[in-house]
Amino acid sequence: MPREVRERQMLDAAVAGFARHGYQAASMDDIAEEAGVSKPLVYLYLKSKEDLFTACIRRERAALVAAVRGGAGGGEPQPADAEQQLWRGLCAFFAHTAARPDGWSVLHRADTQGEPFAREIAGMRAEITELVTLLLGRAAVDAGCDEKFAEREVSGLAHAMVGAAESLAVWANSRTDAVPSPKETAATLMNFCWTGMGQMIKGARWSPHR
Amino acid sequence: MPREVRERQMLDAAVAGFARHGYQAASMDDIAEEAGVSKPLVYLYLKSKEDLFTACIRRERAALVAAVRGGAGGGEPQPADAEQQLWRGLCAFFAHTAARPDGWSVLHRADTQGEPFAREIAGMRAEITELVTLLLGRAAVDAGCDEKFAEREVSGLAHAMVGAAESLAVWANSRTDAVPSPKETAATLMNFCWTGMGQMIKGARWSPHR
Amino acid sequence: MPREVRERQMLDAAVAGFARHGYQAASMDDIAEEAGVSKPLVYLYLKSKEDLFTACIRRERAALVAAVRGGAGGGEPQPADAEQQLWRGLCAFFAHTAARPDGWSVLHRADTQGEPFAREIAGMRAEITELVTLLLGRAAVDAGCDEKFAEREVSGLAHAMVGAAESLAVWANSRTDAVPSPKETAATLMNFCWTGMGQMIKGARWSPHR
Amino acid sequence: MPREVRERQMLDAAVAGFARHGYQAASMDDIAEEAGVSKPLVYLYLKSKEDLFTACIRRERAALVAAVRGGAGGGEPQPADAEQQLWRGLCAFFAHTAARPDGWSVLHRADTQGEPFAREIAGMRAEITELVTLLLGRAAVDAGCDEKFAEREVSGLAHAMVGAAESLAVWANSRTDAVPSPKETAATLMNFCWTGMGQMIKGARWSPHR
DNA sequence: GATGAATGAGATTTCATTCAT
DNA sequence: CATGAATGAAATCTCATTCAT
Repeated sequence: MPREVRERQMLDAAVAGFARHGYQAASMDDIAEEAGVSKPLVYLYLKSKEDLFTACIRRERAALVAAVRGGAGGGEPQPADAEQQLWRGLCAFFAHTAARPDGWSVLHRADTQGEPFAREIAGMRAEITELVTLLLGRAAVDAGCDEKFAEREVSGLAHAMVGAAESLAVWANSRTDAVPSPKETAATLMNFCWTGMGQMIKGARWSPHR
Repeated sequence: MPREVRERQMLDAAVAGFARHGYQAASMDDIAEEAGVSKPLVYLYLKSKEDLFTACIRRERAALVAAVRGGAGGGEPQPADAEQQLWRGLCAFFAHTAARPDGWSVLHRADTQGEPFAREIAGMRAEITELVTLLLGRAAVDAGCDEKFAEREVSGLAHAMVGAAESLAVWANSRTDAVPSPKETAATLMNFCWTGMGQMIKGARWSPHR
Repeated sequence: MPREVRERQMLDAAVAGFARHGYQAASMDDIAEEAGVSKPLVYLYLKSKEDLFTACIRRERAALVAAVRGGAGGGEPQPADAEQQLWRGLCAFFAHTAARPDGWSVLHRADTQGEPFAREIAGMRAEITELVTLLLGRAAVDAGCDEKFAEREVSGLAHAMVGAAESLAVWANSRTDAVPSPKETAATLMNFCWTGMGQMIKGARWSPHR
Repeated sequence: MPREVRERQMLDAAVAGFARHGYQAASMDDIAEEAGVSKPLVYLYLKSKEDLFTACIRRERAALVAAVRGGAGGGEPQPADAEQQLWRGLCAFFAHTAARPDGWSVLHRADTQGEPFAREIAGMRAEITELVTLLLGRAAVDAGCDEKFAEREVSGLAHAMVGAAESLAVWANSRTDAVPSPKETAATLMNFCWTGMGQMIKGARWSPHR
């Protein structure tokens, strides 16, 4: 059996294990058994538990980012405006996290598992935030507004948006009854924030004093 | 030294340890040492690692919920409307999470540490969501709108809002440069979502087709 | 409260605890709690766990030996012959072990708990064996037989008898249905061995070759 | 080194350790060291201390029962009557307990080490008691006696006999001077009880009044 | 006389990791 | 290429025992 296939089997088993039990609680024994190979082989191919987890994160991160990028940038016909791109990106995000719950769980949990992994997740977030920032900029142009958001504001908004999306993904995945469709979830988020963003693009700011 | 004092010392040390390393990676040895006591005493007072972590969660949860409730409901003069209450609640939330970063980290991490702990966090989220839901309802009335949100929509919105707030709190805490003040962070979130909520209260809904 | 009373309470609690859980598994915490006193007091009065267990053994040993001696030697009218004495001694033995099951359990278990305790039990067995040997000697005389058992034979017989009695005591105590009365148990043992002894006194010996 | 060999080494070391110190006082560290392996290997093969002790009991129990059964049932020429079978069984019993003192010690001690183990010993005793009961029944027939013992009487007698044998085995093993041969010990027991049994088979019963 | 507070030492058990074949 | 066999290190937890008051 070629190495690539074996390696994918191991990663599949590892993703499943880490998703179910978390990084620390998942044992290399169980992962090797689930992959149908012996433990030394796992070590031969993937060096250590930390490297194995990192490989899982990288694979799932790449898959998720590709899905979101594909959703936002592709499609037929080519999306006309930034709003549509954001909408499609969100749909792709929720569709992907729903289709690969274990992968999403690994990414979600990796955030709280200490330094080497949190950095990887931070990188992923930066990728997505960059994409969102780009779209917001284009949306401002679309709205005939040449006044750009201050960097600082955009950063905060993007984090809020990504945070909200993450929360909704977990929440949607964990529902046992009436699981909402990815589009429904995406619409909830658009309802929640798009109008506010539109107002900000126009230069309006919320202020506590009235 | 009286029991209560010792117990607080232990909880302080445990919160610090769990915040830094997570539940599994934090060792009872280290916690005991940081608390300045011997391990058996920790076990005598707090029964087990699981119970110790639960005690940490409960204490920090209670403190956080009290802070938010106090922020939203109190103040002089009594806040006139729901918008102000939400604003003050958010300020209190970000102020608290900034003032007690370890406590917040424990709560944030507990969510991904398996069954007994996730339930506790779910309970906390439910408490806060309930409060937010109440405020949104009153905001709708304030806006002269007798049409209530559908239950399902509110649930999604509240989750998105809480998720966004959580993300922002982590993000604000993790910045090393130019840490935003709690009020700035709260303003970011209000900007992000309040206008959209206002539109929804008026019955408007975002839709992908234009 | 006078020291003697306190000390008896402790011994009572200890006997109960050791009987239920064995020497190692019984904890000083539990014993102190059951006795209704604090742990340091137990240590003040009884020095250590080993000493406490030894004290339990000594007390129960003394009570059991006194009961057997009293049964064999006393009564009204004074028993006429050794057979009657043996019979009464056995009755007293089984009555005592049935009346104080915890005490008997402590003695029975002490035999398998390592050096310092096994010696104490060996001492008790020696006391009882001596008594039995005496009675057998008198029985031989009663039977008009001046030929004495060889020392070696008596030692073996006495051990067999005591072993059989111990086994029967445990067995009788552990029955949940149809608990036999002490007299029934004693009669079983007399049936079992007295005739054989009688034959031996007369000089007969069993031999494998017919 | 193949698994089976290692496993036997471990059981040997465990039997020795448990025999010397008892179940609780024997430590897994010491057992592993005596077996010449590391602790994790012991756990890998034998799961837990409880399982290890149980495995020891089972092995020694099987060996002892096989020895007794073989002694009672085999031999050349085929033993003619029940008396000879009992005699040979006893010889085999005392020979086995003398040849494997540690194994016998483990079995003897297991009886007082709490529920899961006591049950195992009870099972062993039941096996042997059943065998003895069978032989007694056949002995009654051999003696031309069609009157059977009452169930209850037999049960008591068998317990007394097994108890006596156990005691004698311990006693014989613990002698430092003049260790009696298995046959001598067996003869002691036959002398002690066989005549009495013979009388009972004939219907005679001992009674306290005369 | 009596105890609340505290601990040193050691128990069982698990896990990531590596040879020898 | 692949694995059965093996372990160093460390985790959680318990217990007999002692001060300071």
